[in-house]
Amino acid sequence: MSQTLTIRQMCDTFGVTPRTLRFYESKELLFPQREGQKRLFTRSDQARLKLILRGKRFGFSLEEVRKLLELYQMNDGQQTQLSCTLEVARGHLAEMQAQRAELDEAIAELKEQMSWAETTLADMARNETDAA
Amino acid sequence: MSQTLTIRQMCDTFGVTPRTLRFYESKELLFPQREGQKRLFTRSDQARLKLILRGKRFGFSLEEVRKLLELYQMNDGQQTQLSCTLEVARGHLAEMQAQRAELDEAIAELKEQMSWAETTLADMARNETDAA
DNA sequence: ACCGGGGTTTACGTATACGTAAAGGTAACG
DNA sequence: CGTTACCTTTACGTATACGTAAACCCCGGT
Repeated sequence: MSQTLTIRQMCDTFGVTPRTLRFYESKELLFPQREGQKRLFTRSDQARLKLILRGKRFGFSLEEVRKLLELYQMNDGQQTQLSCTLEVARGHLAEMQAQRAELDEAIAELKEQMSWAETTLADMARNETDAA
Repeated sequence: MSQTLTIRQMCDTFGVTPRTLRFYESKELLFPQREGQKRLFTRSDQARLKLILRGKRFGFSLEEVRKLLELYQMNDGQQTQLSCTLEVARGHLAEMQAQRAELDEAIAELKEQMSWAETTLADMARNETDAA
């Protein structure tokens, strides 16, 4: 079935380089199967990559992301150290919620600065036309 | 006036190392004054450091943060390239809002995974007691 | 048989964001 | 005057997250 993607298809789909995918595999973030030499990225790999890229956008390190992936991995089998992993997840959840609150604050501040800048700009334009 | 802080006071206040502060100065993110050899970090430096650290938490690079700081800097004087800087700010605002939306989604997903994990854990505990 | 277009491994290179050690100035304390 | 405490500059080292080049295999087409 064509649920599995080649390395290039993965790259085109997710906007990453082959190097990145091989690097993630070496770091045990992805586990593509092999057809001979060639990597075949399963649905599971695709889902994981999505989470990896999202994690990165939030400033998580690959190592942190790897731990998060363990939680999602649980659905597909093992239940080892489930409660331990839950603890990690709780931490991440708290962190993300805090981050959200801070982000809201930052957005508000930035908006304020921008509106100041905009009115200032308008004032400058007004003075320009006054001078003319 | 003791509005200005020594390097160590800054470190204690913000939880960074002297190295970090000197590094930020070398990258033109901070502009401490000098009393002889020693750096004195003004109120302005303290405000900037706050923004730097927050930017970092959101995954912005120092170079990106530096551009954002230019906008805030505007309040204290120059109006050079104000509209250009506004464009940068607009970009950051959009990025942050998108990040917020994604963060909400991620939080929801993580919560779902966690509740699944919790019920699974409960089931396991039930089976344990059944066996006993 | 050859070649291009994919894929592979191995390995050195690079940017960012500092850590850390070396070597030294200065001011106060005993 | 020596030591301690704190600061300084200079400069090499390090972790992360890949980029990039070299050298190779393999498969389909002409």
